[in-house]
Order: sequence, then structure tokens, then C-alpha cells
Amino acid sequence: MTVRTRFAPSPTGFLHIGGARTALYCWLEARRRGGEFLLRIEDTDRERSTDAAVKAILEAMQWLDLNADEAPIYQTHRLERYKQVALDLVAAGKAYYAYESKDQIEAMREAAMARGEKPRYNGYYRDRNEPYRDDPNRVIRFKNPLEGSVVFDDKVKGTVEWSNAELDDLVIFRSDGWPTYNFAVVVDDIDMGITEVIRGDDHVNNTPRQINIYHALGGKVPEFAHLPMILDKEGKKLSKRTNSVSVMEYRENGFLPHAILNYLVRLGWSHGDQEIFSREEMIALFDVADVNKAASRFDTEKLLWLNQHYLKTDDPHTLAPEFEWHLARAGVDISKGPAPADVIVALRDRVQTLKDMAERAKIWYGPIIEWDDKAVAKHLKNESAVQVLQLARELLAACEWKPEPIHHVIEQIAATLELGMGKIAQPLRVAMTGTQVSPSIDHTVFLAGRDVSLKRIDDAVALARG
RNA sequence: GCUCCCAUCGUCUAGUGGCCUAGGACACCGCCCUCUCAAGGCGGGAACACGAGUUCGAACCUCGUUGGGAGCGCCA
Repeated sequence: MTVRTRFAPSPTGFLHIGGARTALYCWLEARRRGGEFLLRIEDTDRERSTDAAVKAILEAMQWLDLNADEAPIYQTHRLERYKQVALDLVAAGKAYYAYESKDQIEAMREAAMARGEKPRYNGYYRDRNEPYRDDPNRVIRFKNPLEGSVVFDDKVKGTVEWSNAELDDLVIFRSDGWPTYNFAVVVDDIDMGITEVIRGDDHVNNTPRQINIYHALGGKVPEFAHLPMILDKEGKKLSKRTNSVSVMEYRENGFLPHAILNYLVRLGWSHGDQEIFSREEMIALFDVADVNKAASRFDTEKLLWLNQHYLKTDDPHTLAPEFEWHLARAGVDISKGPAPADVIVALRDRVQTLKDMAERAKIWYGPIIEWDDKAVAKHLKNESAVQVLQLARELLAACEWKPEPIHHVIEQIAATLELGMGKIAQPLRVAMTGTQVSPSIDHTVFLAGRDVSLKRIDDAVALARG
């Protein structure tokens, strides 16, 4: 039987970090075992689901390159199916209509809590065999077994046992005519032929009741793997109020999809001391059974390190499209200026994100917007600096425009004027960028191009004298 | 309240009874390199939550304590 996994987000918001890891693990597990990875949109909550969220999730999945093997399934398209299955269950005596109002249920819960018990439905209509009636409060409840217990072997949690006495007769069909989560999930997973259910461990508690539904429906119970949560830096639940949680927000902040995936795969899983995993290695090495049981914290510092690692090691031409996306967002016009791939090479040892890189790249794509006063005062306002700039102008005007000859020009200035490199590079750097910080001076000059370089030197000399 | 889950450096983790005076990585600190900023190289500090047991021997097994977390919806 082919392995089939699925990622089943509810479209109530963007794809967040936790969801991305779940999706990655599902995808990886399917890939390693030569199976299929599917996507299901759980949009039965019509109050909170939006088309924009569906779009955002699909877009993020695509950006991460976690592609599904079949078109996504939408639960809203399957209403008739759920209805039919629920009705069959009623006909088979495995489910029943109940008519309590929400207030009555609430009172029931409070009473149970007051008795020190777990709040649960009391099964009033379970065996009453009352005739069907039209009622705004009408729901369908599942007849959960009264005795015994449910045992399942979770791939990450180990053996989990749940007494049926803990479970009540859950609603599987709401009074508004829509199925509930626990029911729809089981119907879908059976219909979709899902063999491995990999999801967040906030669902462990739902699993026993879902298994009971599997039995009632005669479906084969899949394997379960419940992933521990991802917490924020303080060890609290990730919340969008205090953290960046949206995958696409990470994109906007200059992270690479593979860096995010690499970070995520190591959060809760490891392969010896290895930190860097290519896609192929992830697929070959990852096994959901090796995932840790404990929750882990999201550490942006390490993600930053991985991001720069890929910035430094990936082929700049591969990186260029994503970088151009950032340049465009930063309002940079790249029609005049160096090739983005060259800029990547010049800056990748100096920044950790593409966003920062785009910001720093501005020195090559437009005029100097503002001069750093301190830099000007320290490195331009002296006679030696002016001498350096004038000689540089003369030599650069004539030299071949490649990094090596430009580097040679710098050395020549140092020799002629008998100055240390610091006395050459800094004035030139301030002239070229308006600041004291940039890549090595020869590259900075090279990327600016001859015309721009000469113009900037002239401006700087004028500034130094004015 | 009830049920379930979890527990190694600040963080991610290695570790499945002797190889552990606990290894790696991020972060941090120091030194080196150096035209700035970085990157890089070298080095350093830093953890088995606690208490009992089992055992010749426990980070690894058992029990308890403490501390975290999840769930208990006509949300998913």
C-alpha cells in the first residue's frame, strides 16, 4: 500500500511556522517512502475561513516548494458526502439525534465540573429512541463506546491509551448542517486513503475519539505521529502578537525558503551532529519516528545563521531571482547598475538576510542619498584624503574595469603616496558610499562602474574642500 | 477541576546502563587575520530539574516531587 500523508490547514489565516513544519514533515515522510503528499483545506468553519487565507497558504506552500501530488481537497465541496455518512451512521444505530440547546449543554458542563469531573455530555438522547423531529437545536452525536479503552501506537509519543469512560458522545453534525472537525477528518482521511496522519500534538486528545469513528465506519486506522509544539523564545506559545509567525513574513524579512526548511527540520529532529541538510539529504534521512517528544523553542538567531550559510554557499545565480524580488520591494531600479548576482557575491559575507542585502545594495544603484557626517569629517576632511581621491580619479579613469586592475590601482596609490591601506580605503569608501562601511574597496569601486565612480570622487573632493 | 503529554548547556540537540571528568551547532566571550563591516581560523565559559530506588555501575530503567504544556466546543 502506498504511503499517503496530508497536510490539512484550516484557512483562518496565513501559513505559520508551526504549520510549515508539519507540512514539511508530512512531505518528507511521503517522499522518503515513495508515497504521496496531499493537501486538504479544512474550511468547514464558515465563520472564520476566507478565500484570502486559502490563497495565502497555497502561495506559501509553493514558495517553500512543498508541492502536493494531487489537487487540494476542500471540505466545503464534500458536504453531501459527510451528510450521507452521518445519516448512515444514524441508520446503523451508531449515531443519534440530540436536541439540547447550547445553554443546556453549558449547564451540564458546569455541573460536571462542580462535581470534580471532566465536563462531558451525559448521553441523554443516546438510547431514548425518540422520533426524529425538526428542531433548531438538532445535532447528530456519535455513540462512543462506553467500555474499554482505545490504544494506539503513536510514532513519536509511543503507546497512548485512553479510557472510553473519558470520552463522551461528540457532535459529528452541527445544527447548522455542517460536519464537525473530528468527523470530517475521519471521513476525509478514509476517502483520501491517508495512511499516515502527521499533525500537531494538540490533536493527541482527539485521536481516541477519531479512532472510535474509524471503527464505526469500518475504515482502516492509519498510523499517527503527533508533533510537539513550537514555542517562542520565552517558551510561550507562538502568537502573532509577539512574534513573527507567518512564513511569508519571513520571506519579506529576507529569509530563503530552504534556510527555513533546514531550520525547521532540525527543530525537534536531528541526524547526529549534522546541521546542514540539502533537500535530498532531508528526504533520505528524515524519519518521523525519530522526532523528539519535547516542545522546542523557535530561535531566530540560528535561523539567521542558516540563512547566511545558504547566502554564502548557494550559486548566486540561483539566488538572484529572490534577491531581485527584494530589490524591487526596496524600490531599487536595477536597470542601471551591476548584475544582482555580482552584488550577492559582494555582500553575502556581510548580511544575514536578502532584505538587508537589498538595502545595502542601494549604493550601487543610485546616487548617494545622504552623507554620513561623521564619516565625512573623519575620512574626507583632510589634505591626504584629497590627494588620494585625486590620484584615484586619475588612475581609475585609465584602468581596465575589472576587479584585479582596480585592486592594482589601490596598491599603486598606497605606494605612490606612501600611505597605509587604511588611509586609502577609507576616504575612497566614504567617497563611493557616503559611509564608512562597505565591501572591500576594490569591489565596491568595481561594482559602481567607472562613470559613477569618477562622478562620486569628484563630488567627494568638492565636499572635502567645501 | 479532570485526562493526557513532556523535562541534557541561554537555545536546537547527540546520548538508549559502562566509550560521558556528557559531544556538536547557534548565541556569547577572548585571540588571530584585516582597508571598514563582515566572513574565516583558533580557543573559552556554559547542561543531565530534584529526591528515592534497581544495579558492580545510571543522563540513560522504576517510582515520587517540582516545573512546563495540551485537551476537556454545535473551532479546527
